Amino acid sequence: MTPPPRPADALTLEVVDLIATVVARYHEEYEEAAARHSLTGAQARVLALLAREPLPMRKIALKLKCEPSNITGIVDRLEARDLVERRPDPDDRRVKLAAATEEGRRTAARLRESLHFAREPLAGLSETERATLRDLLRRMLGEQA
Amino acid sequence: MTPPPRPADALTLEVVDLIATVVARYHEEYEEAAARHSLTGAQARVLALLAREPLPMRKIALKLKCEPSNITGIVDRLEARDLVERRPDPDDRRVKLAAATEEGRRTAARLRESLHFAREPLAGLSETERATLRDLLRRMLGEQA
DNA sequence: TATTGTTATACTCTATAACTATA
DNA sequence: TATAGTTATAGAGTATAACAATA
Repeated sequence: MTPPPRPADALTLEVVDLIATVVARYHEEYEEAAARHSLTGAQARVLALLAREPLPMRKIALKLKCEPSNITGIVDRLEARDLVERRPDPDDRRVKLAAATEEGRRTAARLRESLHFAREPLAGLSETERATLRDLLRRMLGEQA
Repeated sequence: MTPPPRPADALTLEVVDLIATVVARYHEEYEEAAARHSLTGAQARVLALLAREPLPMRKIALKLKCEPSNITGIVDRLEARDLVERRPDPDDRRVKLAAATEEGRRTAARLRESLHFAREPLAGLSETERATLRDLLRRMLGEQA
């Protein structure tokens, strides 16, 4: 199950460290952006998801990798602010589809636009460099899929 | 304060998306690794910090970017498991230095080793490619510092 | 007076288990 | 009987405000 430990060279460790920094910065900015809209990180993630398409409660839990029971409360709070609504699923009466309201979609859009991280610093790289970065990240991620 | 919105090209958005994926994967794995040692993410981060050097409670809060009052509970729980201890600061009797115990340092080391993310997938890149990735990430991060 | 750590409080997120209404 | 969503519960993280000890 666990891959065998492998001695990492200095270069690899440096890249791992840089990635850890990117992760920390990204998270900070995401939480701050959510807070500017009086949303928690979890609420912002659910809203961003529902702004794309309505989803059954259970699927939201799968995407967020948490227990379905947690989604109830998060959607409750978004619904109380009219950012999200629950609809019946015509095909299965057990299912409730959570969907972003018009206002919810507007909030999600503003939130997305306020996420400058990675976009601003990326502007300092040339197009060729951005393409190189894209290819390297793709290969990094692709091998795990 | 807020930088002016800038229309992002498709390439930039793709890179931003890849970075978001990296962030999600990294976080997942970090939480899982912490859970394998019966630690929460926050506890693991504090322990990793203290495994390097003892720190005043207040400095831990600064590094984690949270309120100092929260650190009390996190260190309490680490201390209850003998992974961390509180020591007086000889120079300022108001200050308490939190320090990892021998067992705490061992746990932190095992935790660090179990973080395969970014290390394993990086193995698929050549040394030249890893160096290129390092330089691009450095430039991305450096411009914000 | 200001600072350090703590306590008290309230809210949110999280997992677990039990419940309901459907299928 | 299995599944979707919910409720109840308990533990943990978080911010805010107020406090004691020390500077």
